[in-house]
Amino acid sequence: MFDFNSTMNSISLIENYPNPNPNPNFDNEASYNSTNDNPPPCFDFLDYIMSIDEGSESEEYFFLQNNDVQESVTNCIDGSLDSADDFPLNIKCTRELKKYKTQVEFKYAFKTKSNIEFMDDGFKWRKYGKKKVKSSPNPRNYFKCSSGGCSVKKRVERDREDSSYVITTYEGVHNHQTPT
DNA sequence: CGTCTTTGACCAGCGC
DNA sequence: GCGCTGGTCAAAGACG
Repeated sequence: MFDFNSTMNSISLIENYPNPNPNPNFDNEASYNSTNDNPPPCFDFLDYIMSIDEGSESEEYFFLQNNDVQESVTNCIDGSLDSADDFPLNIKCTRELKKYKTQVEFKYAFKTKSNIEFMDDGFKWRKYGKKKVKSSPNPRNYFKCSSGGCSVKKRVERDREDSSYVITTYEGVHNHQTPT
């Protein structure tokens, strides 16, 4: 079984990154085959790494592909860096720094090759929006965690380059365990 | 009838 | 200030 938590923790790129979400039950082929005609989602961690590299020009993913970002943002906010010139991302004001610090700490994305658009990740989600975005021919779907008091959100969309891939972006940290 | 999804409207942030 | 864009809201409809 693919252990999402331990793999996340073992990768240096994201070693300081909290893992707010559970391990999707990606190898439970029998379960998937028994409930629908689609093949089970095929999650390859290389896809995750690839999404980090491919997003290098995207604001949405840059915080995952540069391990220096978290430390730099933290140092800058804490005053360890004296000027914005020391900051590698050309971020010039405190508001932006705090914004990016939030992204670094609570947001991550990965890409999965799958026929299934909305994969079961163990949590219960409520869909609250669907939006056609300019950057992609595929609509973007917005979800909130259904658990009361939990403000975790996720976005799901097909990759604009290859629609066989699903890009899932999690934002926030669950304050509860996976529902059974 | 309760829950979930859909979808147009609205709002905020950003660049020009 | 204005227009564009992405994110969220909420009413209405679908579904079990």
